[in-house]
Amino acid sequence: MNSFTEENYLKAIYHLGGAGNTAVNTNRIAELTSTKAASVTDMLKKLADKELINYIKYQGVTLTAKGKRTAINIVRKHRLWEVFLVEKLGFKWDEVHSIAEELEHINSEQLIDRLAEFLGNPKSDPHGDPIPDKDGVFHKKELIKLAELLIGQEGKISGVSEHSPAFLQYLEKTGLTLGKKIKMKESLEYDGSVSLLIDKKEITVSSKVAKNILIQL
Amino acid sequence: MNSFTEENYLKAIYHLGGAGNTAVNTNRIAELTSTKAASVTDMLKKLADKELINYIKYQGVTLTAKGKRTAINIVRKHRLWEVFLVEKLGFKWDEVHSIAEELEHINSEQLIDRLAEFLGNPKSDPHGDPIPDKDGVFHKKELIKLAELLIGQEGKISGVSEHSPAFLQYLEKTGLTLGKKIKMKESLEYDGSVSLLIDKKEITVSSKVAKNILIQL
DNA sequence: AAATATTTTTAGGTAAGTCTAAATTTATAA
DNA sequence: TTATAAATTTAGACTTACCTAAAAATATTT
Repeated sequence: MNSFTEENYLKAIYHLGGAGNTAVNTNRIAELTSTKAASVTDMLKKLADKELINYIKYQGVTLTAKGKRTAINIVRKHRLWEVFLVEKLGFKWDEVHSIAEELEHINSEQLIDRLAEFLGNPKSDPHGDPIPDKDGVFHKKELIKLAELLIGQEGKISGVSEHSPAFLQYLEKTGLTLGKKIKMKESLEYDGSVSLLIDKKEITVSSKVAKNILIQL
Repeated sequence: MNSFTEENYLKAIYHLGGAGNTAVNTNRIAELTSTKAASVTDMLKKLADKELINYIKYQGVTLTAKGKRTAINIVRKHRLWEVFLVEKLGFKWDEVHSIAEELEHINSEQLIDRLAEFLGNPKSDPHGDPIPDKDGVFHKKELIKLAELLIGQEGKISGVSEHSPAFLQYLEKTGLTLGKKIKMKESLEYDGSVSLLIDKKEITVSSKVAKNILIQL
């Protein structure tokens, strides 16, 4: 069994791309876990001893198969709880992250299996992030950035790549919520801002916003 | 904010009667928290510093108003989660305790308010234990032990005072579950065993069982 | 009421996870 | 390619929660 803290490090490494083959830095992990580099080094030794990460001094880390399995399971739990909070308890999508950060560490396989079942085995969370199945497999089609749509192309808002409450609240306010159909009208070369049709109205969003909205064609 | 561990001590003190005016022993707390007396003493000092308990060396402890509020809130969370696990996720009443022990420490007032709402503000958990409201008030009538029913008296099984899976599974198997109507037929003076009518059949249970089943008249 | 037993506390130590400051290694620039 | 900067690790220390063993206080017997 891994401690609460170990789980948070594994999750951080996973989110920083540690499941791939480029190594993750100590400093980035420290940032994401709100600790100091020295503390991260200590933990990396421990996780390496437990064979959850591949760690070479000064060279950063990647997750082992075992570490990846563990990390993905935490992600699965986090996202399922987010669905529960939004769908069943009526939270807004910008309110659930911190509660799910706690719930994700509850330890009961049976609990998560039944929760998933209860929620109808959702494939994505309230932000459109994919939910892996029990075996850690993601079943979700590729999404592309709104900013990359061609003029005239249509699609459905299906995810966001930024999760700050400020951004989510902005989307809420402007009606750019998950599931909405949109059509690209024009893209301003000058500042990268983008105009699109949504609910039969035309609205314009900045380049930054357009890069953080994910579309399914 | 109190740590996970502090919360467990407060809960233990509460369950040992620390909300009343007779002091709770160090050793009993050690038993209930699966620690040693010396560890308990350390923690009692800390809880006293935080004004959660009234602690006099060698004289045991009681909860302060603040400590009592905190403890009751943990009990509330535990029992609400048990209702969720049984009613929504389909767990059996003997399976939920340990999961709820984890869930009870999740920290979000909003979460609990919404969970209570979602569950229909239940007044008791799957074992018939009363669930206090937000303000720590218990709204539930007194229950009496099955063993104390008079011949001919009728009532409804509304709680249990033992929570071991073995006992709960026995009740399940013999059909002595919450909500069932029963009528006292006879009480054997010899060994305290008790015969009663349930679902039109007569069954006999031991004195020990009869003391751990709670009836609402 | 003295002797013994039990309970509780103190003293001193351990492990997990954190920190700061200093040392080391790697990366970047002159 | 040496000098400087940045990233990482080590060393040593702190806090929380736990432990064992010994000391002190309270309870129970005789």
